[in-house]
Amino acid sequence: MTATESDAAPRSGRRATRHGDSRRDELVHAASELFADRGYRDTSIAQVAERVGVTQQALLYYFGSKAGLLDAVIDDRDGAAVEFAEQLAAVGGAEALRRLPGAARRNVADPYLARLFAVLVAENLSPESIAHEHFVQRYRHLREIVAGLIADGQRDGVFAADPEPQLLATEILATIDGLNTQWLLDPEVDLVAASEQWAAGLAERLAPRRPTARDARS
Amino acid sequence: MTATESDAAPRSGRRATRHGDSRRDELVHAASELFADRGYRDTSIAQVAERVGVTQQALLYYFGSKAGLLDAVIDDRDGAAVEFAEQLAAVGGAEALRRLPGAARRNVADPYLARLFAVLVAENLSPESIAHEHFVQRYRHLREIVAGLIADGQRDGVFAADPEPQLLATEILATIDGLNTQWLLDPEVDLVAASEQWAAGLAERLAPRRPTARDARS
DNA sequence: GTCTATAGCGAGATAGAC
DNA sequence: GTCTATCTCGCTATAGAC
Repeated sequence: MTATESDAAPRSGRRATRHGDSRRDELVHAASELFADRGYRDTSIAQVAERVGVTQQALLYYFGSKAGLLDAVIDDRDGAAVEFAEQLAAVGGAEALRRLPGAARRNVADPYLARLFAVLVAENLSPESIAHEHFVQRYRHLREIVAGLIADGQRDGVFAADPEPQLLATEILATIDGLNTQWLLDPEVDLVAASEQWAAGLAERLAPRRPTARDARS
Repeated sequence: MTATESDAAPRSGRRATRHGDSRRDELVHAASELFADRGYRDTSIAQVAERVGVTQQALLYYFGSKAGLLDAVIDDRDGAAVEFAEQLAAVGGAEALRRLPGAARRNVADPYLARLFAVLVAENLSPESIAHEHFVQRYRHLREIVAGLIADGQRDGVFAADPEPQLLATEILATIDGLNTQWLLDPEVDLVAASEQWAAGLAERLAPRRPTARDARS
């Protein structure tokens, strides 16, 4: 039993940190909050460690490097958006559109996740940046899900046929992100009201031009 | 002639730097490019100075501090968006909507300004950040201009009456910003096509419901 | 106006004790 | 696992010569 690869040290961000480790989780959580507030680059690992009540070196024991900490934060906190998009896609049709402002309402109730990803995306626009590839893939994935939702609706005749799904998916994600950004910058912006009006307009735009496949109601 | 306030030193970012000073302009320009690429916080004033071929201390002679340099960059480079919005407002009506994708085409031709402000806005979301107030005011101003354009069109009967102008203005700026962000992150995103489809949908949404004020054509 | 020199700080990371 | 100590580096800013 040489100490070359002790079983105690979780070297990288591999293991999913879903609450249980205590210390490591506390550090990921503290880092998420500080990154959301001041960005990755402007946060020191010492500040993160201090918030949990340990030293910087203890933090490095868990994550190896500052970049490792970022990986762990992204692993742990990202995915909410993808899950939400997948939920909508599962529901489908006009009901999915009706649920869009729900994301806004959740953001207002808990702004920190929205802030975290707004900040991290901007910090990783450049291809050399540390998490660039992650966010590129994340958006491609989200666009695929939303485009699929639209294409399905068009195939079923519950959505108008003319908008190109990929472009509309890009536009939908853009509007959500852009509204969040303005509201994060300036709390005077009424995120929920803007989201609701937007979603209503989108529903109108996607309404089939002629009664192609009306439900039993009318 | 004591040297207490020599006439040579432009202390702060007061004077509009519209090309003429040479050195100072070169520094502002170099800083803009580096800030766009890596953000304000990740750029050192030494890197900016090096690009122009002077030392960091020469740069500080002009701007006093790194924050002073940021002020100068914002003074010099911001305003393009406001000018564009004012142009659209001056044109008004459906023609203004038709010109919206022009911004996208200009961004694709010269991505650096879009990148600069995407990065700077994200770095200044937090109220404590150095240029936070500037960007809050900038967006409020832009929203006012766009909301005015919409309200004018509604008053004249060339736009549908139901969208609330302030909320729609927020949504329009959000979509523009969000599309830019996705495209900056991933060049595979077709910014121009997405903008054109979006603008077409917006025009449809704003078309008056009944032929209130049709032109002589039809 | 631009330089050299340097102060002074805070960062990330490593070594090794306990 | 967490600590103390320390290395090394890069940063902003100041002082003062030319």
